[in-house]
Amino acid sequence: MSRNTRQKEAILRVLRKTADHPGAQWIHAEVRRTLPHISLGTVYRDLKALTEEGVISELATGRGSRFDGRADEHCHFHCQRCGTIINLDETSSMELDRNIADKYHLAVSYHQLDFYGLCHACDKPGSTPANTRRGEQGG
Amino acid sequence: MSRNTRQKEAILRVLRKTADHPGAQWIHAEVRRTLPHISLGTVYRDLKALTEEGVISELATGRGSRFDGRADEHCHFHCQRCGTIINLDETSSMELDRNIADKYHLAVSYHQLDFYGLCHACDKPGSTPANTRRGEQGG
DNA sequence: GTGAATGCAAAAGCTTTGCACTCGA
DNA sequence: TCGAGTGCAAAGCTTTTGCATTCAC
Repeated sequence: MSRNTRQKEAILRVLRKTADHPGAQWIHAEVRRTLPHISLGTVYRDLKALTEEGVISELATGRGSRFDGRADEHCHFHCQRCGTIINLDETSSMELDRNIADKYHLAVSYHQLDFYGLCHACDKPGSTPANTRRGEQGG
Repeated sequence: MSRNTRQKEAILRVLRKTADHPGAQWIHAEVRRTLPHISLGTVYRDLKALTEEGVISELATGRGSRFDGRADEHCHFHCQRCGTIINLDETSSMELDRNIADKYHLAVSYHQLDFYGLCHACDKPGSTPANTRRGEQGG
């Protein structure tokens, strides 16, 4: 059974407080403001535990994972330039899973719909150079 | 303008010859059978170039990138147990991009629809627990 | 001939892990 | 109490990069 530790609670609090999808490093830095001795290893362990408990969700990107304080069904938009990930409140139907399962005889448990392009800031003419804030909090 | 080098051609040939979605290391090992001196750095550089040219596509996973010799529109199925990625010949409509673009005023260039679950082999009762990947999302 | 691409190796991320210690239930 | 959870640090992976050399055009 998993315990409720100060570390785990602080990590969840940080993640719930931001609409961004930060990486482990950023979360670590942020949690350190209240728990100065928390280690990066613990952050990784707790993020993994929270994900497995279904409390948060993990987003795979080509360069490491990013985390989302929400675990409910929604889509994401990835900015190809700055790496920001934006929540989209679209619920692609559950029917999809059943369709694929039936057609290919696969045990489908969920799906993920991701959109890629340029975010509002990066779509502007004079925006900053690409990929500067990988794993950082966008904005 | 990009040059046609033996290295790049060999990488593309390897990628087109497999229905799997290998990682850079596997591609490197495979290409070495014809070009024994090709370096891993070159494989990474060429894979990146081919992706940017729109010749192949890159799939983000929690454990680094995997590559697909196809760049046309189709979905993927990820086995949560062994990590296998299977092509699904489903073309989720282009309308989706336009809908999101209109609704959120975002410059959408493409989307990706991924299904997660257990592949045929891993769904069998006596399947080996080898190669288990970390769960990317609770479920 | 010229500069883009390469090979090599070192370095830079990101993530996991072993071990002794701590603290939540 | 006592074992799950933690801190620390080292190791393991994946990916990028600097530089001299090579080779496609």
